Amino acid sequence: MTEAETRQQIILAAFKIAAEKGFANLSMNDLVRASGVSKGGIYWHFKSKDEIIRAMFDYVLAAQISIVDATLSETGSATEKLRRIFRLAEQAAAGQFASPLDLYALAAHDKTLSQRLVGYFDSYQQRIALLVQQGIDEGTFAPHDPDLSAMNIISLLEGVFLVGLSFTPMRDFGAQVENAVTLLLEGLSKREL
Amino acid sequence: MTEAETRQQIILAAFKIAAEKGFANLSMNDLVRASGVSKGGIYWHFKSKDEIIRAMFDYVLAAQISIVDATLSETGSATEKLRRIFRLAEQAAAGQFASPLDLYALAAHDKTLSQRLVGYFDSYQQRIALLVQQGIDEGTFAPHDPDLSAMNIISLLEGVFLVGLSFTPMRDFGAQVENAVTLLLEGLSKREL
DNA sequence: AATAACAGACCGACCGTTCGGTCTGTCAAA
DNA sequence: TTTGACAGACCGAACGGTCGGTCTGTTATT
Repeated sequence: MTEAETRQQIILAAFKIAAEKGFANLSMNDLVRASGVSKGGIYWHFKSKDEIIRAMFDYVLAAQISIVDATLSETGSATEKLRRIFRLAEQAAAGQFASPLDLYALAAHDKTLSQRLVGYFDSYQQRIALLVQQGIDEGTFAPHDPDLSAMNIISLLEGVFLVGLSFTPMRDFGAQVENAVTLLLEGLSKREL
Repeated sequence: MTEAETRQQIILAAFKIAAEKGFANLSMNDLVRASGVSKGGIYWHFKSKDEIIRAMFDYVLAAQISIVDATLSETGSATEKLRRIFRLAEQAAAGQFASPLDLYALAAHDKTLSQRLVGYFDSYQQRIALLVQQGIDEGTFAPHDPDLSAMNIISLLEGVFLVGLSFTPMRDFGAQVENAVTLLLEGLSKREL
């Protein structure tokens, strides 16, 4: 086992526990059981529990940004790309990881984590703003401030998943996502005069 | 001090701690210090920490619903009411309480809490759906499914605060809220043909 | 005297962290 | 080819501290 492999093994086990019991209830003893690595081994690779949390944080944020980047670099209209981003996030929500909600809650009371989160939202906003600008250039979006609009898009996206994941009945989460993105596109669109 | 007063005193102190350190780090010993009530006293009024959390949960959700109810019962167009709800929530976010974010995160891994949350979102959705129906009846909103639209409105509202509270720079949170509600109203509005 | 409403010392369980020791593999000297 | 020195990776018992919760004692009211 190389250094990187063991680290990844520990991190992945940590995500598994966090998905079940929440980040707040992630204990080192549980992590020992779930990862198959001993206490000492874990502390050989990470100098504290906080460092593990930070590593998980970075892992999730980087993954999210790279998903967005991949979508943006594809060909297609701004409208199509926006729909794609919402649908991808939908898949991610159904995936193995705990909701980002837990991470945000953690960051709310931790300075170093919230700094990372700010950096994340910054680059997220920049990327979506470019997309909005593309839509404006294509003539499909009304010429609103791309930065403000980008924040609204991100807010809606995050909100849909926050509510969707909390509101368990969720007869049809997919339909809700589609409806949200359609509402969004209506709001962004240029009106025929 | 009556029973109800002491209970409230404990709950309010708990909110104060939660706002500073998060719900996950709310300890009974801290609560003793902050509330001015001893361990024995607290456990006289609440049979466990979980019961305190549950009481806080209900407190926040009931407060939110009553704010929405008050706004809905006022006179005015659906458009005006929607703007008002967003602005009220903005004030609440600047208030003394911790972000609901923490509560949602807690509920995500606690069955009894998530049940309460589902009930909350249910009545929230019903109320907003009525508002959407009002807008449709007034002829300002396009005739979309009021229930789905209501969920989208709630999602955007929650998302705006989630992102707004996490994304600390927040040059101008008020402007962001205004922009969000405007985008929303554009999306909901009936198109001129 | 009886009881409601506390106060605060105290409890065992569990927390994150440390630390002495072990195991495996590498590599140079014999 | 064997041997011995060494290093990195890992183990798990143990530690101090904190956790939620309990217990006995006290006070004020009835």
